[in-house]
Amino acid sequence: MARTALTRAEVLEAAASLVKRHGPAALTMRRLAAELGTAVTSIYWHVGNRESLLDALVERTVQDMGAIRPAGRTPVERILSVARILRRELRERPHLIAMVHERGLTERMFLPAQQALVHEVHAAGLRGARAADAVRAVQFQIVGFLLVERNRERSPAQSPAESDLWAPPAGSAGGTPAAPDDPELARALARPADPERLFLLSVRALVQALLADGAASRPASR
Amino acid sequence: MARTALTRAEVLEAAASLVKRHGPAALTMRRLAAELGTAVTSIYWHVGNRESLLDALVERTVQDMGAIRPAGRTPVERILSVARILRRELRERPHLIAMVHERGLTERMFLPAQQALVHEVHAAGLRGARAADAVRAVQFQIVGFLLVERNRERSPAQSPAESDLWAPPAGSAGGTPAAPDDPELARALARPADPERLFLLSVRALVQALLADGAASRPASR
DNA sequence: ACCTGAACACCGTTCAAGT
DNA sequence: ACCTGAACACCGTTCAAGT
Repeated sequence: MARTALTRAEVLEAAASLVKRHGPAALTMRRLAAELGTAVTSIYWHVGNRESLLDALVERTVQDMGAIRPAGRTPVERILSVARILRRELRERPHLIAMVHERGLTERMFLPAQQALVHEVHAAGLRGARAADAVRAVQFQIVGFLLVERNRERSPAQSPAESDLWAPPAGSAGGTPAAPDDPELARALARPADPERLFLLSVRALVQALLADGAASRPASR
Repeated sequence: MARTALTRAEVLEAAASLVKRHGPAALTMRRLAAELGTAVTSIYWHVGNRESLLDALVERTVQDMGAIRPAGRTPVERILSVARILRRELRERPHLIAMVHERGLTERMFLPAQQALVHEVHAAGLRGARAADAVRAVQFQIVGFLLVERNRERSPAQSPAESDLWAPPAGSAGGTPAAPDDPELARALARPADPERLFLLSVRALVQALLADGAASRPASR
């Protein structure tokens, strides 16, 4: 028997906490009921079923991420700040973000960021369909990178890891890896990547290319 | 009773087929046993448990994707061909790819592509740590884009969709969307994206930026 | 309006027993 | 070496019944 009356908000809170503490797999209706000190079936009265519960949880996460306030003096700088903010917020909620992704709502979660990107791309001088392409390209790049990064963190031990592939063979002239004659490159690939650096480097390169393209195409002809 | 003796390969084949036909959720040990006409427990003898079965399935998928043969006359063209090949192969196996991702093996699946990328980046004149950065940036971009694209396809109906956000408001001067005064941009964002076009456009922009950076940095100083 | 326990149909996995 | 059924501990969900 629950001391105070059970509320929908209380259920969502407990569910979110369960996911945060023990991962998405731990969120079962029965464990949740035990956590709340109620019968399993009470939960059904408040949230319908497990599917709806997950939907509500995801919706909460999306709301939590809030609006984006870009910072910086140039459009490129401000777009980079948007990327950095998104990365930080995502990394604070790894489990919930995974759930958002599994439910196919990743795009929806990034709509506020899209608004910010539109503003910056416009400020950089891009217009029309070309501006829309730039916005979407950057958006896909940011979201995609974060998904890959999270995926990579979750499984640190991979059968043939990069480090195996690119580590120098036993003999100096050895050779399964199709590495060209560039030991420094091989060494760099054998080292673990620095995701933050790679992230900013990638976004900056893409943004610069897209904005330069647009600017160049305005004065000159097609 | 199975007519012929049950083999591990047979189990994997049936499991893959089940996933392909009815999605990952349909792959339960009991359904698989029914499909094969054996007792559930026989499967355990051949593959250990469900976890190992999934591992083996993922391994199979990774092997199936095979080596990458780039085509084209310039490094940029050849890198784009790698991207196109990866996209096509991934889209042929949507369910299995989702499983690969969930198990954190996306990176591993793209190792053959990494080898091809290293070759092309080298051919374009990049060396050392800078070449490694370029390889990883392109790799993350391709993989990330494909994950986002798949995610987007899986849930076509999103609460506030892009089309809602950017559609022209009722009155001509209306206004919740923070869209700058660029109706063509708004219209472009309200239309569904063309993923193939966006994919190639993005990869091309990033690759050109990365390769130009490298080339420019060789003759000039730091 | 809210909560309950019993019951149903499903899981993955273990184990002792068969051949 | 390979296969089996029975059993265990878990699921999500429904439903009739309580207050």
